[in-house]
Amino acid sequence: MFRTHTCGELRLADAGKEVTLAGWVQTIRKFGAITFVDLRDRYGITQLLLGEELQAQLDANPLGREFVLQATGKVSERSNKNPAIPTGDIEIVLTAFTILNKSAVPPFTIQDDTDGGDDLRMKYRYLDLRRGAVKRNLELRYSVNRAARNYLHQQGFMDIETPFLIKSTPEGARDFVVPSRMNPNQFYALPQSPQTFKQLLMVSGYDRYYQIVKCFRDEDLRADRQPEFTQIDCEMAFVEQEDILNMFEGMVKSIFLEVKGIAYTEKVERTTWEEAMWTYGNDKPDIRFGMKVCNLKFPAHTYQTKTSISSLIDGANFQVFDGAETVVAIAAPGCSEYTRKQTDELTEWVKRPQIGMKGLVFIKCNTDGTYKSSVDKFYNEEKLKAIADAAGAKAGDLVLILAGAEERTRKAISELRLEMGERLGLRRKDEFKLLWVLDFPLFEYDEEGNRWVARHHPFTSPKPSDIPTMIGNDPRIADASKYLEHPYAAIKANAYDMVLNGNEIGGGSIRIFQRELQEKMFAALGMDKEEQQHKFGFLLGAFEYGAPPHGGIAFGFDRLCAILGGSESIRDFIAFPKNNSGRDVMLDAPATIDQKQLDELFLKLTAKS
RNA sequence: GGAUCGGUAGUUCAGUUGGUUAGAAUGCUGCCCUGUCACGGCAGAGGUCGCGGGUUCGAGUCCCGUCCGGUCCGCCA
Repeated sequence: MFRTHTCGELRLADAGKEVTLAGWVQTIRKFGAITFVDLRDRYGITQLLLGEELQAQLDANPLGREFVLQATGKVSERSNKNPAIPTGDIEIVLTAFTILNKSAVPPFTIQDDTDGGDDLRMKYRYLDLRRGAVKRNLELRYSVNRAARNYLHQQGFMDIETPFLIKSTPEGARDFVVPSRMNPNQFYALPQSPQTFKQLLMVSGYDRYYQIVKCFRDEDLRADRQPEFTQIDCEMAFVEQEDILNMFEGMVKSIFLEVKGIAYTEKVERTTWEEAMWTYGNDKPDIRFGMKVCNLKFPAHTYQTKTSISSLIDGANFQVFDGAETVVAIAAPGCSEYTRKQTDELTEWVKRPQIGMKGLVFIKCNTDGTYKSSVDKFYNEEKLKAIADAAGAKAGDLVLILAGAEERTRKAISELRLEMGERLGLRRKDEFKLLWVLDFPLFEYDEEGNRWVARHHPFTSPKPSDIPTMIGNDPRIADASKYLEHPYAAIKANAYDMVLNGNEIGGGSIRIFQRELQEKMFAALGMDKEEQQHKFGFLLGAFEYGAPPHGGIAFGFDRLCAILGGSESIRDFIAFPKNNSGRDVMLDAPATIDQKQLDELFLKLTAKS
């Protein structure tokens, strides 16, 4: 037997027991005739005491960091206890040890706060995974996985695997493709999601399906985006939107309870896409804090239900506001005392290329009731007060105003709001706030192709009230500059996103389940009958054989884990992640393949231009 | 596809307007140490300053190119 116990389980109550442990040497501390060794395994660290009688063996077989050790001895109470670790009351007074394997000196320290940089850690990921910090992330991932499975199982969902080698249907993201040896010059694609399969399963009657499944997208990466990632993929038949929202906010609450011990009892807040854009400039707002956007000026056709308050800023002959499509403001609480240096720094911040604004207007709402702004030339104190009041500013607040083109300015005010929230400590890592965003537009206009693209995906159903608009209108856009006036621009989808602390963690929709509407959808996206048949004939065919009403949702599993773990990056929650360029630096993949392999696949390489 | 920051000891980093022999911490090696747990003390080894070219009397430092990595924009149905 290699070991009787793990390195994490022995306590004072075990004192006197003869035990054998096995693990890795974390540290060695030598004091003349006695030597302390911290032995580490997955479960913890236990201190070993090697006395004088083992000195000769130790001299003959010196230990080093990360050596694999088997150690036998007696559990003893320590004279100096270490309250920092669970096994800190005891140590093992060794009678024998065996070096099971030596180790080279690791290139970085195997500690929670390692000295290794990201690149090095990825290259030696098998060493990085020994660190407690990464191990706890993978443990959290596993507990999220279990919590989701437990909940879905209890709710009668069935885990059904779907194929990884499928057909390329480049509708949204680029597909990863796999050449077929047995079918020369033909390619499989790896799934971007099991979307069509889960819909077919609904047609087949498996009315509650789920899968925690790898998906693949050949797009550029970010800190929170990997080319292969995991989704909690779910689908239900005989449901409407309300059923799905309830079912899956239940799942997320269940995960909170099991993984974080948080009882999220209140109803998850809901907002529409339009309201989110209006109030936060963002379709995945962080609602842990307020600082809501004040829309001083906006394009009427975009927010037809809203009333203009541009009279507050109009007529002052201030070109920046007068010439702007959109003028938006937020009130940063308690920032009226910002110095010139601080406001200049904020201005530089919004002028960075990622934000791309030309400048930033301030109104300081002083605690003595006076108002001071960077636009005093154009607005008197009374007008400044009116603007500040509209922005919800109180005495002591700083109003920040951006002006420019609608899309860019709205995005910028959203970024600025998040940045100010961050700086003011309003985005607490231990606070979790969920939000459903509903009623997304069904279509988005693609300027390059001058055509409609599906905002979610082409299987998303329109709101029932919008179906006549969709059926009754020609999707073609006569004048590209006036695409917003096309009836399709106003069609809302039966789609929903779940947002957690400003991150989209899940999204789904009620699907189209009638062939006729699905064909109309494909046609709206510019697919003729032939192309529809070629790409999605199987689905259209299935819809002819009694497809039930259905809908579903998919959660970004890696991202959910990262947020629950309080991290921005999903890489530390994936055992073997890829780097920014999609490379596995440990394997050094992707890599070239032999000519023989190429020949078998009938592939011929050309030089990169 | 684009922007931007970085690449100096095993590792994490510093390195002044371009100027003598490129430093610190940590790790590593050796010696000392019987109660440490970030042990301590003493000594030591360790560098093609990513790579190529240029400017200069002289380049880690300036310029051009290139490779690698981080972040972001585009992209991500």
